[in-house]
Amino acid sequence: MNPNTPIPLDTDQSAARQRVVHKGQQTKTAIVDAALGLATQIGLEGLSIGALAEVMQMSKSGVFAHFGSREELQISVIREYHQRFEAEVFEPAMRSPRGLPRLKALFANWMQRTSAEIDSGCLYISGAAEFDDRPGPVRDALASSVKTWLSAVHRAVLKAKEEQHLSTDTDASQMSFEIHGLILALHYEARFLKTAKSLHRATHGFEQILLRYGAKP
Amino acid sequence: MNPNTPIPLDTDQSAARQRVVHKGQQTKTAIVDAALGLATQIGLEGLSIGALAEVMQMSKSGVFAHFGSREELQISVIREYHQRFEAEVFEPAMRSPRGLPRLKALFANWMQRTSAEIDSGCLYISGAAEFDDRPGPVRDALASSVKTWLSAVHRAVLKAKEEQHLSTDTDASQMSFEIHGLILALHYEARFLKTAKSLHRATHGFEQILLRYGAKP
DNA sequence: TGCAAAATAGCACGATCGTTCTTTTTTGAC
DNA sequence: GTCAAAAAAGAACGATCGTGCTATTTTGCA
Repeated sequence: MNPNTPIPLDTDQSAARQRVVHKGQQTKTAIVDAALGLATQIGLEGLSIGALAEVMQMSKSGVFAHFGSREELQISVIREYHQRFEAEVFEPAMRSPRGLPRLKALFANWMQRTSAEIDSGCLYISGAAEFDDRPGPVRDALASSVKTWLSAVHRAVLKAKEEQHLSTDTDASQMSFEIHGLILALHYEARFLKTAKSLHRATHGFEQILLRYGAKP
Repeated sequence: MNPNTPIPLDTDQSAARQRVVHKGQQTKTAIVDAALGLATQIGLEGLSIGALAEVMQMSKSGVFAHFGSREELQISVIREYHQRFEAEVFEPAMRSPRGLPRLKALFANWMQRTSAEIDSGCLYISGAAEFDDRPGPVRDALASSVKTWLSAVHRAVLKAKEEQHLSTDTDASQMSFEIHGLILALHYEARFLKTAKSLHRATHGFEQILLRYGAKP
């Protein structure tokens, strides 16, 4: 299934069987890295093996061999994006105390990343537009990643409510929806329309949402 | 420049010079219609002349001749979308009394269209994702259309404020931004993630925004 | 240092792309 | 009905696409 995490079939206990990083592995890592850079700019659909090979200064077939198909390449890119998103947005926020502080940290990190992506592009947003009508494993991988993240936000809202940091009649799904809207509007208006002050709009919108759901300032 | 609106070089005043609908014009209209259908599903970038010709049961060159370039075809599609959007969302709302009723009508029509586009796709959203990093006339046409619409929303908010239907310290740009976010979240979650109740989420979100900006229920 | 295995390159394939040319068909005013 | 103009078709172009197959090079353990 996943060539990145091979299941060790043998139970060889010899110490000689150390986890060797083969050349192929690090090449593949470098390729996925470059592919992610291309995909965030021109989209997952625009990502071509030829262009990727040129960036990598490799032959097309050399690149191709690492994935076996274009779809697998796209999925690898999505997995890599997911990992970075988690490391950059989710994990740091988990170090904030649960409840409102953690929710605020989640949004702050999310927005900070989205701001950075005003230049580079967000795979979760561009990918959604590209694959909303294209069933298949790529769409599935994308939707799965996004849902994982959105449900983390939803959980954070629930926790904040449990901790009495938000009013007890808070509709967590509704609140998550509205927060998501702010991020999407930020990305749309800042990246595509180049509207000024979008960052401030999103920040201020979030503060208003917190107030409306009973957070103390 | 624009083959659709040729500048009449002669000042022929004869009544015989009636506006004749040539065959070519109606064919072109039919092509743009079909192209719009394709573009909303697979995107403006995915729109190919070959696929379009097949749908139209025409030859590639027959289709191509009407536009002269793929870019011109894409721009024609954007113009057509813009026209329909105006006719379906903007114009009917203009028949509501200015102020809050008109703003409500704008949002209601906008949301209704977005709901319909959960199946067909929204060119303003998918197009933004495709062309946010691709300068050129297509991006320009797209951004121009979107800005026209968003500024109409902004104007409606201003009017509602002037009419005292909203609190006098309403930040119109902020409110427009938040409304835009609701529409984007609706499209994203309903179309891509297929999340239930998204329509209700957007509707409820709008009502909350109205309340927060001082509209009387 | 040898040698199997892994990694990469090279080449070719069928398909599709946008576009250009030339030829044929269709249209519509006289 | 004639005939020039408009519309559509046909064929070919160079490019690029993903992918398969076969060499060649590189790697890393013995």
